[in-house]
Amino acid sequence: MEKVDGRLVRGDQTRRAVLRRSVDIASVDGLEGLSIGRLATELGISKSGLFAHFGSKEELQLATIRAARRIYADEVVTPAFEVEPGLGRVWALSESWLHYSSSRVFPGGCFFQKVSHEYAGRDGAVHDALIDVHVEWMELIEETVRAAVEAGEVDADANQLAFDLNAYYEAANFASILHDDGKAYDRARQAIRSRLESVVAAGTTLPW
Amino acid sequence: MEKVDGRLVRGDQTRRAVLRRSVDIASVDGLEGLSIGRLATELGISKSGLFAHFGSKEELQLATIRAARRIYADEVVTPAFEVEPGLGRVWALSESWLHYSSSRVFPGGCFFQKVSHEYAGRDGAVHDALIDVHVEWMELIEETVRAAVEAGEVDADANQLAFDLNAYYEAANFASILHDDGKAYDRARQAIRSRLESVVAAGTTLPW
DNA sequence: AAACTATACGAACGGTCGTATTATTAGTTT
DNA sequence: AAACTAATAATACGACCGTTCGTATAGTTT
Repeated sequence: MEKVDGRLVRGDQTRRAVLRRSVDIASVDGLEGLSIGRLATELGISKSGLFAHFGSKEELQLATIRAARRIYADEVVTPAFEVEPGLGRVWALSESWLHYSSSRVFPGGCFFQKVSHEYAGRDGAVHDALIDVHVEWMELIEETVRAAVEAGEVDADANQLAFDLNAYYEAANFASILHDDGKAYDRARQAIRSRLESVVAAGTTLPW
Repeated sequence: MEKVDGRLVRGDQTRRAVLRRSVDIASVDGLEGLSIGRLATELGISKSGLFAHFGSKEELQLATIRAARRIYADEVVTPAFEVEPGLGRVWALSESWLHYSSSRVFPGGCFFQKVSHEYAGRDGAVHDALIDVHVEWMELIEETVRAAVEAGEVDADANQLAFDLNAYYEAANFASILHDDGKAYDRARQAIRSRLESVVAAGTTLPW
């Protein structure tokens, strides 16, 4: 399955359609609110036909996480990595994250914030998969900051700065969703700018 | 009902027991994961008897939120307000929040972070009640900061500083739950201290 | 003692959940 | 055109959901 002569077969198209809808639903109602019957109805296909693609609810959830990770990488990481390493990339990463959140790539805001909170206190394969993504993401911020430190543009504890930046991102996403209002993004942008200004090396050109 | 000659009657005792269990369950599994059948089984009472106390699932959820708010006020706000207004109280509020989170007053960490994320993107009475609590909480931080500004101990935009502080609290709670590890509290404490140091007026005694 | 009220119970309702089994359709290969 | 396979659908299942109903018990009031 998957591909024949480079051409997609029916089954794979369905799978993609299912997952695209899954990530959207889960970003609003979580991976539990994501029910197979509801998905099938919304897509106009049969519950059993949909189910056959994944074999279990948990496998659907894991596939949904992988699909969301791909979108996240495309929307947040790729644009930021077009900027050269250094303070500029740190700023670009922050901007692309806030844009990813505010433009509602997922209708419920950041997919991972939603479902990671949902599964934070439980255990199992879904929980573990979400930890992996979170660790990967935090290490990516840390590495981006560290590059700026090594370039001599910033003087800071990379892990601490990564923690702070991520805290601003998430606070903005959460507040904007809860109050259906974009003000929080301005607050976050201000927080990020101040925090970075407190650690830039003298003589470094500011990217904003 | 409620009280007779200052003595609690049966029904109220049951209600309290239910709500004490409800907030614990909801802090881990959310207000949806809070099912009436499960609650009844765990408490060793009948589903219908329990249900009769609230009349609907939504009313149970709202009562659970009110119960959690009372506990939150006792655990976070009351201790901090024993310190006089000013920088000291800002610091005390931060410390009591981190203690509230890390000591697992609710087994799933901060009750409100959990369920507010759960309902952030929906609407209805539960969503509205959670907004009210969130607004109340943010205003409380802002007012606490503003008092420090007016006391001349701090020079900052109160709303911005409140946003930042709250971001650190939530980031610490989330990370500690997801990774089952208390390191994040040290990071948060460091972030709070640095942020406050950046705005203290010269000559002010630091409370840490 | 009788009447009344609060509290709790067991059983059942219609609905939805995830899952399994069996059938049907569509596409490709021979 | 026939045979085969991959994809989808139909149907049914047991478990649990929130909710309703009728009833029994216990406490209070008269």
